[in-house]
Amino acid sequence: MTGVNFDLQPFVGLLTSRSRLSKIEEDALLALPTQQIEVNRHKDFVTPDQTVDHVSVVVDGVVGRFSQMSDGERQITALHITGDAPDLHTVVLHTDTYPLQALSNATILRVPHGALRTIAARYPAIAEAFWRHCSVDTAITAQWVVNVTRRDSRMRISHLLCEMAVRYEADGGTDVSFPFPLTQTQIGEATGITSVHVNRSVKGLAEQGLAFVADQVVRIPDWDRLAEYAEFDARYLQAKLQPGERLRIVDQASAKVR
Amino acid sequence: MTGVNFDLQPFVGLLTSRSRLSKIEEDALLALPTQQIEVNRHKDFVTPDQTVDHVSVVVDGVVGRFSQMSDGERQITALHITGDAPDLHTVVLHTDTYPLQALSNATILRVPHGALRTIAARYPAIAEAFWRHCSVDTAITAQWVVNVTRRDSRMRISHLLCEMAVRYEADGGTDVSFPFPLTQTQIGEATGITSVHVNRSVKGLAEQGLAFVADQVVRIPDWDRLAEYAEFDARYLQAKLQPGERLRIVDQASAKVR
DNA sequence: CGCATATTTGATAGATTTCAATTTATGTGG
DNA sequence: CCACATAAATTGAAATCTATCAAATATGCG
Repeated sequence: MTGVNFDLQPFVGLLTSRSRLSKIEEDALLALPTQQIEVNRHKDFVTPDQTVDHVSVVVDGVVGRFSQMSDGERQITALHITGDAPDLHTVVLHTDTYPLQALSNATILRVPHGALRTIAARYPAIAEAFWRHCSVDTAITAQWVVNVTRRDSRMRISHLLCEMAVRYEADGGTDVSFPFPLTQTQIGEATGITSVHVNRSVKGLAEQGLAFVADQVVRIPDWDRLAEYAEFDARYLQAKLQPGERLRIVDQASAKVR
Repeated sequence: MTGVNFDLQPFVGLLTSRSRLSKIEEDALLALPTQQIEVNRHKDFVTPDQTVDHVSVVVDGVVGRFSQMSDGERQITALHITGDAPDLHTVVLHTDTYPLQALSNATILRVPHGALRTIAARYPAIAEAFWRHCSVDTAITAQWVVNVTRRDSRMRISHLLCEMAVRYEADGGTDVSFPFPLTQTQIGEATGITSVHVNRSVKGLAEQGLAFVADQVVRIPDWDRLAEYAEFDARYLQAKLQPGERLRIVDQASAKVR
């Protein structure tokens, strides 16, 4: 990826997949000032307690947001891929920062809080789109709570794979495939199981022909079968919305006060 | 509580504890149309798949937001007390609804989506406050992921108790006490352990003198001791902010475009 | 080639679940 | 205010999943 210059298009694309924005608003987002950062695999590029003054937008690679225990154990609380803004919430909660780690080599665009606040104040529909983006984040996190409490190890991993497949827009049909650079230790950090047990569970999923996780890639022979096994229901991800389903509340209701 | 008429003051108070709102904006919030509902303990008052057209604001009692598994098992993904709006996110994600259950007898004020969208469109600082409220919700949910994966049963319960103590503004010092109407089965549904094991863990916490959970009330003899045991760090809850720490981004940055 | 990281395997220990019953509260109608 | 039905809390024993400990084998990279 060296030498390539990225813009915010992936981020804007993700926002507009769920929110209705005008051309002017899209252009304003694309004109935001950015600082491009290349991050090597396994590198922490945001550390806790440092008060950040910018948001990190992932434009290439995979990033993990995590919490750290006193004994050094890590729990990954979210995965982020191209287009995601793992800490967009810091625009309104500047003290609530989480460490971010690159799980593959990654490219990040840093966008200053100041510029984001300005654009959110000037274009209410953009503030709304940011709010919606954060709300989907909550829905995903709530599903993780369910995942790690109510499913055994194989189902946990399967559910995680289903989530990522949908977010990569790779779900459905046969021979689904998408990048998945997590080590088995990191899969354990995301699903709450030890790396030893991840190893056995991954092997078990392969034996069952449900999913193959290796070489930083996931292959799913039969999507429906894995989704059923994992009890996966994609609705919470708000993916594949039709244009008519994309909300824009800021002017839809501005007239009537009731 | 029969016969008592509630208003949205608890909700407004929670919003203004983290967001800076003008008197006009506060009054606009208090003038929102509401429908008061009394809900008996253990009753589901929002069920999944029903497209809701209103937000539920808790003004009395305790409410649980949960997900249901195919085998009927429930996972509680959040607890909500007076002032909380468990499904405020449905203002921007109308399809992302979760079942809500009263964990004690509770009083709910229903606020129509239409009115909330109107007020959010008219007062950007209110939209911002809503966004912030949802973002704190995410922070809490992310902590739950950590709680249920990285702590043993006693610590999980302890951490949950610490969270609720802070939200009740009852934390600190000795002999902390606050309402906690969950059955042991529901504590298990919140922390990912069986009711049998909750029973033993609760007893264990009592033996250690760390916390006493009984008769729908929690008593904590020594706050610092329990917080240390649970590895609890309250910062993520954004409680007890000084007035100067409460953000208002919508006009703070509206001038400079940079 | 050789160190560091990642994956794999085996054996054992432990925490938690499951299953089954019993006891103890709580609430309601007569 | 008691009797009954129901819900909640409690206890015991056995079964499981997962963690832990320890080591061997791959893999990647300078």
